[in-house]
Amino acid sequence: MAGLSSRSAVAIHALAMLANRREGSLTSAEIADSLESNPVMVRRVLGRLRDADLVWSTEGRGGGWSLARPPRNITLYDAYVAVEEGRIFSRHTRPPSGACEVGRNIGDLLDAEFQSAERALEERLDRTTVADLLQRILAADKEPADH
Amino acid sequence: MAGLSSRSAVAIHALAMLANRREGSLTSAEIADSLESNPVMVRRVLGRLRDADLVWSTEGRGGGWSLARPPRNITLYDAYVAVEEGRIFSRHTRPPSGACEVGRNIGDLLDAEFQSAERALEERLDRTTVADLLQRILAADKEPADH
DNA sequence: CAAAACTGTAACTACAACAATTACAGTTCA
DNA sequence: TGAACTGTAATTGTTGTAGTTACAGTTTTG
Repeated sequence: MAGLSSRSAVAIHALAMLANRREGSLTSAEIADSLESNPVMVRRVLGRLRDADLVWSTEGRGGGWSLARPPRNITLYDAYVAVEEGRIFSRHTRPPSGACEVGRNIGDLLDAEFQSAERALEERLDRTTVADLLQRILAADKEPADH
Repeated sequence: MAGLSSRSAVAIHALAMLANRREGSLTSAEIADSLESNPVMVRRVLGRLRDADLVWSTEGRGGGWSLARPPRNITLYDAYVAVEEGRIFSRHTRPPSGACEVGRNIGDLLDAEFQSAERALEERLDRTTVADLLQRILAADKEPADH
């Protein structure tokens, strides 16, 4: 448990590509190419984004993936919460001893602290939209390579 | 990678117990009892806290663990950074394709977003001291059980 | 209609981090 | 000397993830 999965990175990368594509769609193979990864992994992550109504997919020949909302209305938090599950901090693996003054009461209080910290992280993620990110990506692409 | 280890919870629990003990010391066995865990795991976590100068230990008979600073000067962030390693978010497992406008540039920008979110979490953790937490633990212990 | 190009998933392997435990060497004190 | 500690190596079982192959189902195109 050294951290979260790389699904957030995959999801945000894919959302940025879809936003850059404007009206069209992209296949899982095209997205996997950019990620230097595998179409199946991409479909698994994008399947979660679809469950969260961030993208939609069409099957069959000519099918692929598109944004379900304008990139201005999709935040990094939306992607994060769609693909990562549950909490960042692990709580006590077993309930502490009721015989100890600290053990009896720390559970709920520590949980509140951890939740509060996790919420701070989420609020920061929620302040950046996919449109913001794409704009910066395209700006960086126009700069000289050695800068 | 469903999240961080439970070492933060163990560390903070132990720090609260040591703060509650005021001047004395506690053995890893006593702390493990409260955690319903194992003395070896406790010594491993507290070893990291010692490396970060949050606690110190004495060997031999009558030995044990004590705070190295007043609990007012130890924050949950101090514990977190001492026992958890590295980053919360996993980045791209392989560098994205340089052939893609997005792939060429998303690495650094996404890293900055993730770092910023992680910093928000850390700043929230840094606002609670071990003394704060212990005070609330002791207050909760005085309340009626069904409340 | 048949082939091609997609998505949607199941199944499998490999790997790394973690929790948990046993074992034991070294240290200190009574 | 023996009891009570810390410090740490070694081991085991579990879990989540990354990565891959395989293939069934869907849709468009020639």
